[in-house]
Amino acid sequence: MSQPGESLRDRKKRRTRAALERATVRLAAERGYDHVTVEEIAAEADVSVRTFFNYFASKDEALIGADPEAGPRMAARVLAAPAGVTPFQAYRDSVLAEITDELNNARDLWLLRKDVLMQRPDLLVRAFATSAEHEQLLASAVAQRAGLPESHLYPRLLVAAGSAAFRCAVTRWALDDSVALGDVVGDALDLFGTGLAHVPQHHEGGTS
Amino acid sequence: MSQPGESLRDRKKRRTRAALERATVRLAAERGYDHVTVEEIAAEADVSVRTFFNYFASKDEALIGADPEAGPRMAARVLAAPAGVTPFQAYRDSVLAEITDELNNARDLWLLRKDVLMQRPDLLVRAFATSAEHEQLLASAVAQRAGLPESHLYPRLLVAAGSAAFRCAVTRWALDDSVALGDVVGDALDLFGTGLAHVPQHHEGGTS
DNA sequence: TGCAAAGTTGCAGTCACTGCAAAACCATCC
DNA sequence: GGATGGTTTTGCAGTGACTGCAACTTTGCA
Repeated sequence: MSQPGESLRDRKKRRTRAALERATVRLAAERGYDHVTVEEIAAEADVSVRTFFNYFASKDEALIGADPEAGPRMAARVLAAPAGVTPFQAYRDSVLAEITDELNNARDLWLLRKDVLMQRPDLLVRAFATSAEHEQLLASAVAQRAGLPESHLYPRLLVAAGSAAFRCAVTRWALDDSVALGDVVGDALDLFGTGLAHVPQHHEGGTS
Repeated sequence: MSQPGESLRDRKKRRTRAALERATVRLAAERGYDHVTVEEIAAEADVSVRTFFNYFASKDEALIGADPEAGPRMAARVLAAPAGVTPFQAYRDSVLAEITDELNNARDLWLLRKDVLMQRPDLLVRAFATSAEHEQLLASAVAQRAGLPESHLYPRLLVAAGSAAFRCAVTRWALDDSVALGDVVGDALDLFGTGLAHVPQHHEGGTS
């Protein structure tokens, strides 16, 4: 988990960031998102309030704790995909890779977040708003890959579909987590891939 | 514009609401969203700050000014569509109907909003977060229409696609408003309908 | 005209978030 | 080991969004 060329300083930063994220999620799950103040979160993470805001631009952001590198990383993956792969496939793969990583590193946090998001589904949407610039970045990568101008609808739409897929998958998963979150996201992206024009078959006990 | 059975009270309410919305958009477009305080908006609309918050739950909400009836209205339209129509078609039609109405009533406001949203694209996302419960309502309607259980992914995904389509269409339209916003939303929904798996043809000067 | 319901307002308070400047801290080089 | 310089942490003071409450005003209706 600790990188090779990482200085003490870097390690400390990573640890406080993680502590703040963890404190936010834990407290919010425990007593409800808006019955927790930033002051309490900071205290729990043993750090000043001002420091909290050095790490996260808002309380919302700390709850989701999205890795700031995730956007660029996905964009890079989209561009690095082998030549024969369609833009859709490349994007789909990079989303799923990111999510699998995330769940492997912090499955326990997501289980807590689930409780919070069930009470306040709007928080997930708002958290995504924060990363509006990252959407732009990703859309550019898709556009480049697809050979379309930046102004074209398709890249933006594909990226937005990714967000939507994730969002819907989480709420679906929150209702019944007998399926892996990653699989639900995959299903959702597939639906977007093949089109929503007709209603998918519904098997008892199945997901799509 | 004024309803038949509308009392003086109701008319006044509609007028203050409209005034607040208008003031918010006008001032935000003029000098930037976060250089405008709620106090100034209230003053512009000739009303107290407290009253502002009786009408809108947040400054964000006032900027978009989504009609609180819109969600229920669309849900009703989805359920009322003729029997032969697919859920997708029914939903698509109800979204487009709503948007056409909105643009007919307040095209000028949308032109101003465009300027604000170009500076701060996150605001549109956040505004949609407010209407998370309405999404739920719409999703139920779609589920019912499609004969799927509430827990199924499809209805949620279709509704989320609607939001995404609108969001992307606005940003696309903000770049170049030589096409009607309604048409762009239509194009976006069609892309979702037929599927994103393959890249659409790109005609010079065309949209999709 | 008078009463009840609905809408408006001011006020006091909480809390998220920001800029700034001092203090504590870590890395580096002598 | 100690001086030096860049980074991070912190306190503090301030702004502004938002809420609950208790008067007060306006509208609907008998």
